[in-house]
Amino acid sequence: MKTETVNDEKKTIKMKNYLQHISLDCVVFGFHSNQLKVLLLRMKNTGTWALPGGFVCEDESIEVAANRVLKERTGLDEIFLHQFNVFSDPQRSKHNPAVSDLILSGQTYPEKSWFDKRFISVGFYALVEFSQVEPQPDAFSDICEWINLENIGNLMLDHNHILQKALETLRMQLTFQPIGYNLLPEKFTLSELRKLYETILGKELDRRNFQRKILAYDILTRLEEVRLGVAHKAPVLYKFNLENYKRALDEGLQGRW
Amino acid sequence: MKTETVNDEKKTIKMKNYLQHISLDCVVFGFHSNQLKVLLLRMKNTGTWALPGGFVCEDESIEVAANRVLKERTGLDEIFLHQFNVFSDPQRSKHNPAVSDLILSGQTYPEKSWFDKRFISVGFYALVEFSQVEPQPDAFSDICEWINLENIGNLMLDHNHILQKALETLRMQLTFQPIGYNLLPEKFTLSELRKLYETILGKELDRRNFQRKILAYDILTRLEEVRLGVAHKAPVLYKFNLENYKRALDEGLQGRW
DNA sequence: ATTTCTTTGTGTCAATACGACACAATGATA
DNA sequence: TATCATTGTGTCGTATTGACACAAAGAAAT
Repeated sequence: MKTETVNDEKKTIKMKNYLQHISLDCVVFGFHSNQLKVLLLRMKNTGTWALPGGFVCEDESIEVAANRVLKERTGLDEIFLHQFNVFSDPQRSKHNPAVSDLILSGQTYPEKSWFDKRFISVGFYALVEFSQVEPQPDAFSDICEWINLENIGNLMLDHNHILQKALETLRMQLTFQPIGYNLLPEKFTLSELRKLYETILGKELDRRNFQRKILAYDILTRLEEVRLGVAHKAPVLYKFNLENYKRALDEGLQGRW
Repeated sequence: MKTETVNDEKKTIKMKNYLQHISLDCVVFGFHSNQLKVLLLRMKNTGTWALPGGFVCEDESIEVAANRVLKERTGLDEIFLHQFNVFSDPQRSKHNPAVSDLILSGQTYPEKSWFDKRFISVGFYALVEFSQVEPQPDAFSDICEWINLENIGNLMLDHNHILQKALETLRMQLTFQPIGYNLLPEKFTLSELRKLYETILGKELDRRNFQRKILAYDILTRLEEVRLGVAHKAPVLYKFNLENYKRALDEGLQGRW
């Protein structure tokens, strides 16, 4: 197992097993109480919040490395995970304190120089079911938790920029691919799905038109079951029709020439 | 100037100025005689065809590096250039002969070991105006030329895979962004634009419906000029309305929720 | 010079999709 | 038992789309 414990005496060797100059950062989106949340880490020494990230082992593809990182931070395997951009501004480590200062400040580890290298980072975004995640800090952070999108302040390095790009990508994806399977529990109401769309897009949608359009995609299965215990009329529950959902992922939803 | 001449005695030093493990590959699309073409290099020692590519200097972003590479191969600056995917399969250099064998075979350069490293490659696709390109081979190739998409055979390493992904991205981009400004000459007919779309999408489009739809986007300016000298009725020439074109690039064309 | 031919420019029409909005049904709450 | 907010369903006018018709025009054939 590849832990990154700072006090691990074998770490120097392990650092050498990572590819130099290359890192990855993950924007993990979750949805809970009608709010879009992002999984963040608070760095031990500076208190700065940061995106979960990591490095690439010599025998890993970058996708495998991202899955490993997310498994460590969320406990989840087989996450919906897409690379969306490479961040390679030579100054990206220099707008803010260098990584080595942030994560190793006041300490003199042999790998300080390793962290001082310039890193080109591959950005991934992940969609996960909020309730299934068990946030785990890494060796350099003391807290790992969900932060509401609107409450996110200054992040480490260029992580605000990375987050912004991830959101743009997610919004674009929304216009030609179905979304929700990885963000909602198995059973959900159309209002919950609509609020997910509204939250990602940052604007309100007409309830009735949304219903008509999303049903027309034929990616939902209506259940013989309603959600009880909520105020007012009990809404019907739906689940995704996986077969059609995946077909829609492949074929796209609209805008064909 | 950063040449890569094999016989350049300063090259060993220059190689050290590149970031290790990181490369980039460009899929350069051009359009001529109603055919989509890709700029390819023929490697000197093996005769294998390959995508133009290069490495990243210590002070460059990957975008700047890609622009530099394309400037060297095409003579063009300010090219439409988008990164679309990172290729990082640890085996990507091993399905085919290693890079060092391909480009340095039979020779013993000190940098052979450098090429034997594992590379993670960032894929870019570029759209350029065919007639403005002056293809230039690099230090490791003897030919640089346009190859019709349908005539492209086995490429070096995983370059076929990279090309395939670039095409998919291009096709997807077509559904929500205008295209053509970087691929057609300044003045063009609607038929030429339509054939560009048909070529990229690999299917025929209804001439009249295409015309109606593309004109509705309001990204074209009709000129008081026709193309003479072609068979049959002289078609009206159009050019792109840059202001509206760029707005459409930003806002997207359709499929909004 | 005249006719032919093929492509272009414009338009029609029905089917479908979309945005804005109305109203009855229903389950929790008062 | 009445109230109330939310849900399920539907309407209507407009815009968009796909399939197709036809006349105009310039090159090519005669």
